[in-house]
Amino acid sequence: MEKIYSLNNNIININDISNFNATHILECGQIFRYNKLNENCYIVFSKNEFAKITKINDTYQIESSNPNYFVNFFDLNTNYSQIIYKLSTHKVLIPMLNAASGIRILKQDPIEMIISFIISANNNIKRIQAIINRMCEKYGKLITFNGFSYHAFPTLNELQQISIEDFKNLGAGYRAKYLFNAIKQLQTFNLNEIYALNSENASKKLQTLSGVGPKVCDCILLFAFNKQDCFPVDTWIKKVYNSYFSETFEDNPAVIRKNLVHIFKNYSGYAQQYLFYYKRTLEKTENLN
DNA sequence: GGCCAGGCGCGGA
DNA sequence: TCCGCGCATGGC
Repeated sequence: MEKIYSLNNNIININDISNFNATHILECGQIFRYNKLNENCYIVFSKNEFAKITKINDTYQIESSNPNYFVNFFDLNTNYSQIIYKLSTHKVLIPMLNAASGIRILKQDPIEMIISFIISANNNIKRIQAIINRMCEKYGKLITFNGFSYHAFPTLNELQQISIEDFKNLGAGYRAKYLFNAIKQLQTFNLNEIYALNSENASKKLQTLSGVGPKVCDCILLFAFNKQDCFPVDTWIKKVYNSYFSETFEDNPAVIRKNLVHIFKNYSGYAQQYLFYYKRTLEKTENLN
């Protein structure tokens, strides 16, 4: 397989964009910290890093002070042609693959994913983004690069300074105590161990954290630990399942997850993102055609 | 104005 | 083990 990118100082050049679409990668719901500057330009934030992504004709430029971080972040060394081929053998996915082509599963920071998805529970994406942004602005380090200033995601030490009242003031609501307790647990939690565990054991360990149940756990495993056999089931996936995968109404997320993982196996994570994004964002406009 | 959102923890059967 | 309930807040 040929590399889809080349490195030149601070810039990653994506010269094959058949499996890279910045809009779909960033807006499909896997990441909460990004800014859209215009149709062709996004700023993406992760941990204490950021990158500017610009579409230029049939290429993308990703500019950052730490390009190697973003080669890994955007999973640029994985062959997505083969993944898309596998997904396309499932006829039900064809409309999603066409409408949302070029999604990649990001490799994000574990702490950032744990905190972000505890906040996500029974919440909507706009509010989740607002809470996380307020948290970063208040508790994350101010970083300046090339005249551009932004706030990093708070480190574990910085998170430890935030009280339950503080989290409530950020708008976290009843999740404030979950966040506070999880951060306390993380002080003595070996996150590196999760990478080596299989998904089932990794899941058991992560779900010992306060505020981390089956769905939040699947998101953390998928977006931070690259566990592709995980299938987060939220209210949108329930709708998807009952529209496309079942004759009778099913409400039990564990049953839905089991059946979908049985279908998509090691490609569950990729299939899930296409289904979630399509149902939540694209389906209505698609049907107008 | 009421329903809903990338659900979880808890108590009771 | 499973089920039903309460929960903060604001988008729409």
